Amino acid sequence: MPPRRWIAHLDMDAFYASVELLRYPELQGRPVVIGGGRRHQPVLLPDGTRRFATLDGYAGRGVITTATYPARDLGVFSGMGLMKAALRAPQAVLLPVDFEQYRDYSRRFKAAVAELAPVIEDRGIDEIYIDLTDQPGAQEAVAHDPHGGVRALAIDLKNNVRRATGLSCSIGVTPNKLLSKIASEFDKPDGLTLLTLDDLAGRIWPLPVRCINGLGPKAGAKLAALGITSVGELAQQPSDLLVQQFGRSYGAWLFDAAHGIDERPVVTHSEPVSMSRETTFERDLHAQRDKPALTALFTRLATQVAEDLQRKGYVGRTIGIKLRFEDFKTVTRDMSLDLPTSDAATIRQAAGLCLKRVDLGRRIRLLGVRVGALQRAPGATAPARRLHEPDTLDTLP
DNA sequence: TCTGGGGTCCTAGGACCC
DNA sequence: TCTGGGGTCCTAGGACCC
Repeated sequence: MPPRRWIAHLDMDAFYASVELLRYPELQGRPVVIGGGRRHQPVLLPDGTRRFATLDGYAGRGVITTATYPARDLGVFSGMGLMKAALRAPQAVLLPVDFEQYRDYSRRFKAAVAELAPVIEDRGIDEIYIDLTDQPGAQEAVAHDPHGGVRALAIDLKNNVRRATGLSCSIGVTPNKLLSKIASEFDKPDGLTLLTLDDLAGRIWPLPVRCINGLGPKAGAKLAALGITSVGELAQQPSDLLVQQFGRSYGAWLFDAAHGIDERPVVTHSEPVSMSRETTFERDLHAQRDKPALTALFTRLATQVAEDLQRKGYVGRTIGIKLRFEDFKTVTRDMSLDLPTSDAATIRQAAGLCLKRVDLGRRIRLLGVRVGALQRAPGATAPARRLHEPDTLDTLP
């Protein structure tokens, strides 16, 4: 019995770093991390070679967004602070983030997939789900391989992505999104893993619970405290116990996930719900002493969100702010307007009212402005692309 | 030597309305 | 003095993801 659906999860391998290696092929095989600000651009020397910054002695608040595989071998990973990474891998090359370029490669790899299989769900800059169920040949068996048809399709996708971008990706193909997301990690980089529900006990149950997309650090720690560390152990728990521990909704979802059950469709179109801009300061700012700087930053953030809304053709009715204090505590305030807007001055004024509702005793490390409850702006042209591409500023594994 | 920026979804209490 | 139930909107916080 072939599975009812064939869903692929395609994940670009070390995406930002791999794009940079296309530009700087001499870094091939070396530990490289992407992150931080503009300050560490490579310098072209008179003899034509380039001089790269290394992590050694890095000072600042940045984090690693992507690390090459040789860098990961040195114990540095996405999300790690650059100063901590510098202690572990001082010799690693440090490159600044170049979103323009990553977005360009993102469009290219998605177009390459769409040429062959059009039912695509965008999951950010470097990964997608693809519904292969109705692709010609997907259900066909090939000699000695009952799933040879869908395997051949996945190989075609990988080849087309490489032809269009020069980059490798990893694909998992299974009956649903949950399992495909896990399977795409199995054989990285340049991997291809095909699983059916028959593989659940053998391939999925031995894995740690944290491999389940949607089961984060909090739920993972709570399960660990209950003595549950593997997906198999999670699958042994009665549904009642999980519901009692995690609530009706999340508990039932945990139970299904552990049993490989996931009926979510591949969603080919979505509308944005909110847009925001935020910034972490180089040093923590004081509400009174640094008032001029804070005011100017606040206005800039409001203006940037307004420009983002206008460029993409949206207006929003809920204006909000976000502050993070020196102790990393985060607060938000928002308010709803009578009419949706994308006007910078209106957003700035409403955000200012929100700010008045916050106790500004502690020093501030982050400030953000958000517009939610979005609608398409009246008279805005239809979106150019079928896929809504979120302006994801980063990708963590 | 702490921890970026941009998102989505869920929960929960209170207001307000029928 | 006491006693409803349901629905929606608003706001704040938090978990989680890329």
